[in-house]
Amino acid sequence: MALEHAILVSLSERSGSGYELARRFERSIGLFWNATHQQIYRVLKRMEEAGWVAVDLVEQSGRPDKKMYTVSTAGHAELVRWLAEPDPAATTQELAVKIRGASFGDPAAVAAELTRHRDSHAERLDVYRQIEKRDFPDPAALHGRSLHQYLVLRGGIRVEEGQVEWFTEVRQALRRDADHHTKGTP
Amino acid sequence: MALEHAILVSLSERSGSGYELARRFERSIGLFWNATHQQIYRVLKRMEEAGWVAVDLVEQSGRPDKKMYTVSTAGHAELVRWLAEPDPAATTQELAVKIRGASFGDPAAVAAELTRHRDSHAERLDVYRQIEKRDFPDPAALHGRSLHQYLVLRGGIRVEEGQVEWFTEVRQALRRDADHHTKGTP
DNA sequence: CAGGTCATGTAAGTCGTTACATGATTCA
DNA sequence: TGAATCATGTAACGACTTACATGACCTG
Repeated sequence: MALEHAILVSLSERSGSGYELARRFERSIGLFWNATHQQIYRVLKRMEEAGWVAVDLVEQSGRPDKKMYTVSTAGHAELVRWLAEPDPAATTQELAVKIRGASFGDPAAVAAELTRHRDSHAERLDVYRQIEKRDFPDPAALHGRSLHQYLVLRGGIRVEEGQVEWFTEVRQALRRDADHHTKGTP
Repeated sequence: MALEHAILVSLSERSGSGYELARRFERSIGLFWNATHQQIYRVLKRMEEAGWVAVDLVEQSGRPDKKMYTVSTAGHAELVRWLAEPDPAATTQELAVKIRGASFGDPAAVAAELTRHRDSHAERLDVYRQIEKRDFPDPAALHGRSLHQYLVLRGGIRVEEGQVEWFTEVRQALRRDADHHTKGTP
């Protein structure tokens, strides 16, 4: 349910129409998010009613009219609020949106949220590793059904390892960048 | 939309009620799949109507009656069919279900599907790495918005790397296991 | 005796996908 | 001329979540 916020981030980077947003979601933002144009049109309408975006109707010769969307003051405030809000149920996708949008709010708050999520993923990883030790002490001897169960567990371990490493990398980079700024180096 | 097949795998491992299935999805299968009990009840009803599962009403003293579900011949056939069917749009979760259920069908077909997905993830990884080289040749110098964009790209690269490695590991393990069987060692 | 577990279900709402519709322009 | 791109939208359906309802048993 953070499509609204993904759109706020994208529109903060550059204003655009619903159609343009749909194209962006196919490309750069689509690395971690996908949304159809119908979905985007409906959410944009909702966001307009909520006052998060302003619409500017652009008439074009030949091509159909365009609705250019721009983030309003209220929309920016909502983005800042959401970026700083802790969400223990956030998916990796949502966290990626927060990272991408960090400069439109408080990067330190985003870094703090990442620390919390890194810790909870590290806990999960620990649980998985304990299951691995307890239930599969001799992986080389496995075959058939228990081998397949083990391989899925290995996948879970790999995913959690990756998350923990990535969150750590991002946290460090965000802090290094913040230090840079306080030291006066742009 | 492969909840049906995840349930078929789980019921193939052991018959059970909707309630029990919901608990399993919270635990072992929940490593890579989550489903609420309401969802499971509705899907089970659909599966019963399709003839994929048979129901046995078990009366219990004290506790409410149980509906024990068992995979039918038609359900097993459907699972075998699905396991062997190539699906270029399959998510990692769905592939994990196929791995976990491989022994109920043809493990070689599952291994072939994994090869295809490993290749497509390797291609994606290549694209991401090219973007990295082209747009972020000097990561250490990045700051602010472009740093944040780079960090998200790094996340995408990590995810794809992890997938490629995992699929490779699983493929090799499945093949080693198949060789074992053909050589007569159980 | 309050709270958790076993066990199933209805109802309402949100979210997302798929199909369809329009209509001009550009390119092969 | 047929397909693709630009640009928006309606309608219907399917998937999934959240809240509510029931009722007995067991544990602290």
